[in-house]
Amino acid sequence: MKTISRKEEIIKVAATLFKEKGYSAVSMRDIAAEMDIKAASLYNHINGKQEILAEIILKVAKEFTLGMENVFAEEVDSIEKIERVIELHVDITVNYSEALASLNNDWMHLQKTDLELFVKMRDSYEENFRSILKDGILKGEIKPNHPEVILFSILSTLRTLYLWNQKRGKLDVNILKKDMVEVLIKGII
Amino acid sequence: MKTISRKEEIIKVAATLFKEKGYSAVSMRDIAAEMDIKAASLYNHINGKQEILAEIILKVAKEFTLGMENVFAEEVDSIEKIERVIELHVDITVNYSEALASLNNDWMHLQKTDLELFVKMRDSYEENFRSILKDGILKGEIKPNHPEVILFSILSTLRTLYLWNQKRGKLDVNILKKDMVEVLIKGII
DNA sequence: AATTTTAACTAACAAGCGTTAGTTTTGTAT
DNA sequence: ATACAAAACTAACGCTTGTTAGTTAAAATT
Repeated sequence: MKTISRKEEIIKVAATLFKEKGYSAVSMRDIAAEMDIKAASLYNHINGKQEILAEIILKVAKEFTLGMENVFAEEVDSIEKIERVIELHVDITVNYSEALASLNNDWMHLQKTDLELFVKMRDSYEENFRSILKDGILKGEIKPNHPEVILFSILSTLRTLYLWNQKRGKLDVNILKKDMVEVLIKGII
Repeated sequence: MKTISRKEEIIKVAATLFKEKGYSAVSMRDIAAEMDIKAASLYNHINGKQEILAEIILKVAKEFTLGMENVFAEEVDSIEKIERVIELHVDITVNYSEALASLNNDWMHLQKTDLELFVKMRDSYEENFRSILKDGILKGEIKPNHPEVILFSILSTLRTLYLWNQKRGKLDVNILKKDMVEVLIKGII
């Protein structure tokens, strides 16, 4: 039975507010009000607003980076790897749906050190993905379009999944994975 | 020979800053500094910060909504309509690349009246797109996946195009259109 | 040359910001 | 009951925010 600490509670509330209005438009007083306490009381649990943002973003960023490294190392063909990446995104989206808004839209407000770490992880993630695609094209498993166009197309869809998953009533995860694989890989024709 | 008014200049500078840091993180003093004037001087040309945001977003939103209505009315099959939609997005992205960041990320900071107008236009746009897809499935031109999944997948990619178009050195517009059509409609296999 | 318009300026406002210091309440363990 | 720690509180700080008022310099029009 995992009890959620006060700090984790603050981060969760903050993530929800950040998702609605963005990091810069949410004040410490907003977060406190949502928890029915005063802004100053937040500082018993966290060191500042920046720390909240960093915790939200870096936790999920690490999941993506590590998950991609695992997929990359698997000994399956490129199409199957792409399927695993899609599944990775669906899983993370379901489990951290609030955090993904900050990761997508507010990463540039991280302070220097955290920002550098984030960019490094993001680049590593994209480079692994690019590698999978290039390899697939080389082996004839993927049609020889510009890998950059394919990368961008798939990644855009996966990154925006969090926006869409709330709109549709909780669709079954496995069906969602299957549909995404179908549409992204085989096209719509 | 179209000369750009001072007001248009402010809006253009603001759009660039909004793209980098988001509406809420950009101050009137930031915008003024970028133009080498004082913040108070901005008010000789515009009524306030909100007005700048509304001008940036609504102008592009209207282009999308009208463009989609035109495509919808064309007498071609569904696949060709989707191709036209993709071309519409590429064209608007090339012409208004700064504004698209605000449209995607800061629309919720519009004031009530403008917000309602925006949401109405966005809903109309999506409903037309959905119609095209459902019609295509009905006529057997599109594989019978959930139309909502297809809609979301294509739209995510098109909406994020502005982020990617700057990263890649100015790729030829027609090649970009062709690649997008290929990948989004026919898939990668 | 005189007048009007445009667009900049300085100075200031009230409100809100993140954060700190010091204090009081609350709950737990002795 | 007493002592201690956790977590709330009030009050305030220096700074930034969007915006207004009043003024001045330059440019355009008469």
